Amino acid sequence: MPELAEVEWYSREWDAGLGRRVTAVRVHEGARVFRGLEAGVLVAGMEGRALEGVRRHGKQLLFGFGGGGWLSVHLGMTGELRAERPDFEGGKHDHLVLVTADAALVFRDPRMFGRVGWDGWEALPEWWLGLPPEVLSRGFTVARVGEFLGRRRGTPLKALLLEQAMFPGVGNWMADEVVWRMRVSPGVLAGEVDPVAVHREVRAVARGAMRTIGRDWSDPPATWLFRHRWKDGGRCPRCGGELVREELRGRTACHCPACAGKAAAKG
DNA sequence: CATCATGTTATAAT
DNA sequence: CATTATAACATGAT
Repeated sequence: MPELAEVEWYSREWDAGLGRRVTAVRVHEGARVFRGLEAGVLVAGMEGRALEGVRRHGKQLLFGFGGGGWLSVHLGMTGELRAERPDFEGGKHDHLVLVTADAALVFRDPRMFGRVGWDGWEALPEWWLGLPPEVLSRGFTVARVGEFLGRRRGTPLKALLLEQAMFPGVGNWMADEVVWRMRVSPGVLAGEVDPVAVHREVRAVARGAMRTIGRDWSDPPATWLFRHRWKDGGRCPRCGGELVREELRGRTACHCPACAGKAAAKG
């Protein structure tokens, strides 16, 4: 599930442990999500230490611990963070559990496309500092978008929107939402679209998602494609036309051909 | 049983 | 070399 706002919402689950000392760390050692990272490193880094801070950047999460050290988490396709009771017995897919006095902080990921990492220094990890500007930050500019679209002018717009190096946090549903708001087809080439519109709609979708899903897991309004895109047979909330779901670059792309057809040829 | 899934990434192909 | 397409990853829901 998790895209920008879903990741934000999950990250808040672990707020239950903020300022609390981790009394025990339980790890499914060898699970794919750890990518070879040894359980001992995680235990040594977090046991007896306090969770001091929670940060999100795009779909990336970083948890800072007292004494220096950062737990990084990517939720992949099916990852979630939950807060359970302190006596919670981890289930089959609960690959990492941090126990505190008030809550057990759980990382769960059935499909295991997610990732857990550890950086054992006081300073923020280099890779974190090198992440591109968030789409809702001032550093995310029309100029950046325009340069990117120009360099990749022959690539379908939908595919570019999924690139985390330019649009951190955007995932499949958000990309469809942006394409739909622009009234174009997912396959339209990057060189054919207006960077101002891409910039504007990416930000609008991100902001709206953060205000609903990111805040309380509520759905965006029914006027959004979001509410209609998940199954065959959906109808466009703007024109009532039949939505089309088709595969593009290995992912499902849902769009409204009628709206795309009415779009201005290009600017 | 067959199909599909809100993400990344290694590898092959162009 | 740069870009793009494809397969793979592992499991659960429909």
